[in-house]
Amino acid sequence: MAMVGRDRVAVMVTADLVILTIRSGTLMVLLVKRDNEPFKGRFALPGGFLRDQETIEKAAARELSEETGVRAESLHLEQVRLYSDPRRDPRRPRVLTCAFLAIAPDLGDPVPGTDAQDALWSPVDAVLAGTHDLAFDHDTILADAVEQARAKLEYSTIATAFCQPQFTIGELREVYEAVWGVDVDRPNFHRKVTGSPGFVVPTGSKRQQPNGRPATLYTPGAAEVLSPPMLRTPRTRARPLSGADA
Amino acid sequence: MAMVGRDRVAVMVTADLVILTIRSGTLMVLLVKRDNEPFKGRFALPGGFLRDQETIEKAAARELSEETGVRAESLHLEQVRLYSDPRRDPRRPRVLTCAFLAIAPDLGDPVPGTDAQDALWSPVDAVLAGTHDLAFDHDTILADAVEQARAKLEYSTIATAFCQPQFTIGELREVYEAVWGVDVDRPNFHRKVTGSPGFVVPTGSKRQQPNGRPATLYTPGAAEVLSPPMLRTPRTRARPLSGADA
DNA sequence: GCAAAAGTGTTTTAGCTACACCCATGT
DNA sequence: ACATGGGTGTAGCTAAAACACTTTTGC
Repeated sequence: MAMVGRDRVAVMVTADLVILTIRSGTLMVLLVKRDNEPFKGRFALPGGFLRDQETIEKAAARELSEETGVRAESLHLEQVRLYSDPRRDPRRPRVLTCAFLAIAPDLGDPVPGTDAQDALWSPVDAVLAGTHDLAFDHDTILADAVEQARAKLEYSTIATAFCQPQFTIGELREVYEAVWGVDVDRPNFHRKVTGSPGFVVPTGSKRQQPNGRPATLYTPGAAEVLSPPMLRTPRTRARPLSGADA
Repeated sequence: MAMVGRDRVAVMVTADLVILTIRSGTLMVLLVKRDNEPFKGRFALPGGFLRDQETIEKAAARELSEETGVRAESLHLEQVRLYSDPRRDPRRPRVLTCAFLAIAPDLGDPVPGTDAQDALWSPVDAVLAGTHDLAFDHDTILADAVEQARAKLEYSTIATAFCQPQFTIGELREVYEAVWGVDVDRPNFHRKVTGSPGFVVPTGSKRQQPNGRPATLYTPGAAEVLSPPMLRTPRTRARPLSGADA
């Protein structure tokens, strides 16, 4: 069945999703508890099989809206890479997976899909530390996707994808702090963001926080690249590992 | 045959290679003339099918050494992304392809592989302008891979992968000029490269050019990231489209 | 008034641009 | 001598880092 002839092998392909969000200042990833073999009962990234007449992006978008209940068009979705180790999945024919990075604002508690016993947001730091021992090669995929997200904050404007439709500069700064795990200088960040054309556009209205001066509200701008980039290298003192205790 | 059951489809997977090099100051890509259907007689990127018990990286490395005659370990090879449009290949079962970017020093004239009528280095600018109308979605793949290479020169040290084992700073500068298609200020480039720890390491010997003072020879350094990055944005006057006349 | 978060001003420094200049070699 | 490419010096600018300071709200 798996051999089609000559030196070619027929395979199945899945799209697996690393859906990141920020809840109470901590970078979180959506995990599901598997309800089927293999790895039944273990935590894994949400995902599903490629269907006939469908691109892998379409498959990823379908899974994303199933898992989050939100139209995928409104969320940021991009490929990470293809994972093809023959030992990554015991099933035959072989199953390759194309990993996707999805970035979402806080969506509230998830509802388990059809092929999952459970679905929950977990702190990325804790999962990367190995607390769950994810199914398949999903620990590797998660690490790669998180690194891709961290890198993209530097030279792109996707940080706004973690925010609600309207957000304050302070909330955007908390995105960088949660994803990078560092403190960012508040005054310099404010100038950098408001001074980068097309990063954010003010709505004109303000929002009152529990404390302090009301903050100007912004929406995402048209620019996708951030040049010059936001630097994560400088002497920003690292913060304690967040989320392991949340 | 293509349907395995439920909502899953069995597919074939290929690895297609964008092998870039620089010959006489021009960025070139390796193309093969197809000897089989579909697209028989049309130019395409070299590639081949994924085999049993093999990762897609292994398949790409195998094709790369077949096409270039060089051990793939010595060349830079990285994924671009998975291409999965159901119309990209007329064959059934569906054929998805994982594109790879390979960067090589000037290797001389290629020898056609088993499933190609011909193999040749073509100027990237000319191919991107549509002179060949490549098979499948290979025009898109080429454009994506070239953009990935251009971006990587900014924040990584892979430019050395275009050079011979020993090279001069002038040769490395010609890499940037050929890939980006811009003039780079010679004195500033020299300082930037030699002042970036781990980018290049001097061998101690020098090489005499046809003209001028002998140049110090360097080998690639251990660093892979270049921080701060090399900027391609500044007021570098664009050079005329190269290669269309080569 | 005080706490807290938003937002502005200012000094210093890193790193890049632009371009003048010197060096070492072949013809 | 002079052409050619390698390599250094330097003035000026941009933008970031660091941190002091002012503004606007709730209590």
